[in-house]
Amino acid sequence: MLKITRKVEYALIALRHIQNNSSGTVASTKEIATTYGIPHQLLAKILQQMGREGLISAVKGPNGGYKISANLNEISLKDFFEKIEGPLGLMDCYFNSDCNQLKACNILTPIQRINQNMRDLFSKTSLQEITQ
Amino acid sequence: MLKITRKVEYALIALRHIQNNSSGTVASTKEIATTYGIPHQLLAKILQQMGREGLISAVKGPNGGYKISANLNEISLKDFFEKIEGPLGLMDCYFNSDCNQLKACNILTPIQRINQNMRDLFSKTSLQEITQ
DNA sequence: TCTATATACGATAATTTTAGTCGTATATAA
DNA sequence: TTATATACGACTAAAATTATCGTATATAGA
Repeated sequence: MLKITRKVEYALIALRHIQNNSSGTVASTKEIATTYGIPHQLLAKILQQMGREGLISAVKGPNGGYKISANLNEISLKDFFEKIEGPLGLMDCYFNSDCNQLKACNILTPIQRINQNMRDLFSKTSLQEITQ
Repeated sequence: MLKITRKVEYALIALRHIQNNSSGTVASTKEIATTYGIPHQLLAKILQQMGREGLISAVKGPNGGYKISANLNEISLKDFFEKIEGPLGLMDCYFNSDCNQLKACNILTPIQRINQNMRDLFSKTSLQEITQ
């Protein structure tokens, strides 16, 4: 409960690795996968997604790989989580209101408050604070 | 990702219902289950667990049910979550260090910091703030 | 004392989510 | 032309969550 997924974990590890790479060169999927023991194909898909989200950009072909293409200081952890995993909330009812199972939920209001606190926490933390 | 489980959700709903019950009487599993559309047997197990944890106490037999037996003001949401779902952390490596898959995790330190922030958030919120 | 109703609880099944793999296409440096 | 790298949809496997089953025990009330 209240865990980040491996997908996000791998994404963060990769971002940090790419950022710390010696300047001028790019970091390949293979290099990152073998360094941290991450399944290659899985990491590839995650890097591709981060590419589509504008966080990194790819160089194709031999000696190819990825480099950072966004200012990680301007992106909050909340935005990053939502780019990678979609809407962020303690309960689905935060963004999906078709909760007919619980006819008369008696904890909606207080949960929304806690939820907002959690979103605020991740909003005030930048990606850079993890990758620097 | 970063969701609470239904188990915790049901537990909170039940706690609030029991607390708001007219004084002198107890609230039964059946009453709570039908009110909120929660599977009866599942709720029963959750209430039993909360009983074992000392949060509520049971009255057996016809007209039986549960009443609050702890001071919910003195119990943090973090402690409650851990009573119901076990150790609370963004990643397993927070409390389980046999992470040999990621040989050289490069985000451990920053993740631990974020993790502590999240634990602090739930530590400074009391159960009473949700059930009152 | 008998019966209906309620909690107690381990075992198991179903479902959903997460994690990982496969196959194929495209780009490019050497 | 070949080896190596990204791109990506479809699929499979594994793990976690959610729910059910069966049986035992307690007790209020007829």
